[in-house]
Amino acid sequence: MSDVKIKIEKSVFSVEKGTSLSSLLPRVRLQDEPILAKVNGYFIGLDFVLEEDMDIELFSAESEEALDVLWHSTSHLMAHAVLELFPNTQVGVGPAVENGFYYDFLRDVPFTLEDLDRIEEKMEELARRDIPIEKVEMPKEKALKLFKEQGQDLKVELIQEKGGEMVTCYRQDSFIDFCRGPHLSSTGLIKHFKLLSLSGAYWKGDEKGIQLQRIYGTSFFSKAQLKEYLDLLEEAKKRDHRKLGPELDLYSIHEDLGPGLILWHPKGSTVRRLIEDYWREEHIKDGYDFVYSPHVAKLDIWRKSGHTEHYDAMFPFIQLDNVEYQLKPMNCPFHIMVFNSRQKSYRDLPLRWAELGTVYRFERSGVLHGLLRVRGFTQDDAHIFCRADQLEDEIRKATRLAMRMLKTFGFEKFDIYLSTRPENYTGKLEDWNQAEKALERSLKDEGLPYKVDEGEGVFYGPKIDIKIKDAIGRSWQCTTIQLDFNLAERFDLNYIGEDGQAHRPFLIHRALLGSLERFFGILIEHYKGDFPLWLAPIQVKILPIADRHNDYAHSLDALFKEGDLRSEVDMRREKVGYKIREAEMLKIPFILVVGDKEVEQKNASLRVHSQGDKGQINPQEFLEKSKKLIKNKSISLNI
RNA sequence: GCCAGCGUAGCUCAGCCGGUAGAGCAGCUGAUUUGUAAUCAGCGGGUCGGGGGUUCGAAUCCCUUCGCUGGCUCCA
Repeated sequence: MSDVKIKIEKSVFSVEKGTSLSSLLPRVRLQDEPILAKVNGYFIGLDFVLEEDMDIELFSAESEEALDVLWHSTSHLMAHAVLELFPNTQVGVGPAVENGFYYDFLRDVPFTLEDLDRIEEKMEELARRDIPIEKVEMPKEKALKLFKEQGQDLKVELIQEKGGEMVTCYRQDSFIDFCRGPHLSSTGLIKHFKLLSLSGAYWKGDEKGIQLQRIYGTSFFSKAQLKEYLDLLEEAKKRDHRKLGPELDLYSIHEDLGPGLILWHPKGSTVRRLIEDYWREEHIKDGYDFVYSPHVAKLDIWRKSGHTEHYDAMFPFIQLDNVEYQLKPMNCPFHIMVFNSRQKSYRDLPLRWAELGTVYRFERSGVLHGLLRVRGFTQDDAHIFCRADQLEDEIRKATRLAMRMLKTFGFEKFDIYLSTRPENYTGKLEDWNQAEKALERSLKDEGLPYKVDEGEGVFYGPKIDIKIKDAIGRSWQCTTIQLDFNLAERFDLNYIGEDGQAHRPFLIHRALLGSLERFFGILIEHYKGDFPLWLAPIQVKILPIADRHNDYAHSLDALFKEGDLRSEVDMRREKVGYKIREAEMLKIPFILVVGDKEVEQKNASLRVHSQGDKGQINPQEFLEKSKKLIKNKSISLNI
C-alpha cells in the first residue's frame, strides 16, 4: 500500500493510491462546494482516481471557467450527436458563448425543431455512455488527411488557416474535432443541458459566404442551475415589451403604417412626456441650451458630413424641384450649422446644445425589434463644443449626468466601456491621445469602474459607452459619449482664441438614454410594466362600490387632480372584485375603494398594486404621501 | 438583406389525410347596486396577412409578396 501526494490550494494531502478525489475532499477547506477539478489543463470529475502525485485545482458550479469548459464540451457532445444522426453533415465552429454554446452545421436538408428533440435524446445517450474525451496531437498533414477523409471540408479549411506544425484535436469515440480545448475528461460529466434555438449563420461571419445552420443550447452542472436559467428565459418572456406594451395600451406598431415605426398611445405618451420633462430639468441644471432642427435637409449636407459615403442606413432621398432632400439619420450636422452660423469666441465655450431629435434610419428588415430597433426614433441628443482645456471637465459632467439620470430611473448596475483608437482613424494623433486621456481621467475621477476596449473606438473618435443592467440582470446599451474629429474637420469648426487665431474646438456627441423608444422598451422590461409612481400613466383608480358613492369618489378624484395626481374613477356598475382585477391587470399603483364606511368616515380604503389591501387612509394624507413619492421619484410604493 | 419558423375575430388559440370557419376573453345591449383579482343573459364581429395557381371545391396543397419571431450580418 503506497500513498500519493496531492496538492490542492497550497496544501499537500497524502492519500492512499487508488482512492477517489471525492473521498479526499472532506479534508480540504473550501469556500464553495467543488464540482469539477483540473489537472494539467484537463478538467476531470470528482470521481477521478488518484494514482500519482499531482497538483489539482478545484472549481465550483458557479465558476466561470468551469462553465465555459462545460459549454464547450456540450457543444462537442451536440456535434457528436448530430453526426451520429445525420452522418453527411459538416461541422463548422462550436464555441461557448455568453449563456451557453452553439455549433454551426452545413447540411443539405435544414434542421427542424423536431430534430432538436432527437439530437437532445442522442446527446443524453452519449453522455450516459460516459465516453472519455481525449486530447490528440498530430502533425498538420495528418489532421488534414483525417478530416478530408471524413468529408469535413469546413474543418480542413480551418486547419489550413489556423493550424500550426502540430494541431490539437479532441476525440470522443468516433467524433473528433479540431479544437484548442480545454475540455472535460468525459461526456459523463455533462448531465443537465437543453437545446434552445435554431438559426442561420454565415460561415466565418461573411454575409456573402455560405449559410450554415446554428443550434444554440446551454448546460449546467446542476439541475437547479439549468432550471434557474430556463426560468430566467421564461421571466424575460413575461417582461417582453412587445407583449406588455400593446397589452397595457402604451404603444403599437402597424403593418399598414410601416415596420419599425412607433405609435405612442396616450398612456405611453404620458410616460414619455414625464421622461422628457425630467430630462429637460436635468439638462437645464447642467447648463445645456436646447435647439430644434428639421426632419429633412438637402442631401448635400450629408455629402459634406460624409454620411453618404460612410453611412448606409439612410432612407432613399426625395427629389424636389431638382434638389435632393434627405430624411435625417442624425442630428449632428444641424447642431454644427447652428454653431457655424455665427463666429464664436473662446469666451463662448463650452456650448452644450441638446435636442430630443427625431431621426430616421432604414434599418434592414431582419434587425427590427419592437421598440429596441426601429426606423424612426428620438435621440436624447446633444453636442458639446469646447476648448482643449475644458474637454476633461465636459466629459466628466456628461458622464455624471448620465449616471444621475440612469440611477433615477432605477438602474443600479452598470458596465462602462472606454473604446480607444482603431487602426483606421481620422484626425490628429495628438487629439486622439488627449481625448483618450480625458475620457479615462473623468471615469477614474468619478470612481467608475470600466473596461478598456482597445482599438474598438469608431473611426472619428474615442468614446465611453455605458450599459445598464436591468432587474433580471440583462444589459442594455444606453449612454454613449463620443468625440468627433471628423465632423469638426469637415465643417471646419472654429473659434477665435485669446491669441486672435482660429482654433478648432473639440466636438463631443452624446446621447444618455440613447433613444426614447429604446429606453421606454428597456423601462417596460425592467419594471415589468409596473412603473414607479412618478411614471405611472394612471397613478390612482377610485372604485365606488355602488352608484350612491359616485359623488364622493368624484370629490376625491377632484382633490387628487388638484394635487397633480393622475387619477380616474371607475363608475361602471360592476362588482368591486371585477374592477379591482382590471385595475391590477393594468398595473395601476394605487386603488382606492370607497363605499358606505368610507363616505361616512371621509376615508378611502387603499390597495397597493400587487401588495393587496392596506386598510383605511385619509384622502388628504394619501395625497400628501403620494406627492412625496412622486417628488422623490421613488421606485417603491411604500406609503 | 440572409437562414429557419410562423401569420385564423381586438387578444389567446382550435380547425385530422382539401368539402366555403369555432371557443374563451375582450366589445356591444340588457338585467344585477354589488366590499378587495372575473355576476348573469343575449348580440355583433373573420374576403383565414395580400396576390396568383392546382382543383368541381383551398384556411388546409404549390408559387409569390408583405409582416412577425429566433439568430446571422449590419448598427461609421
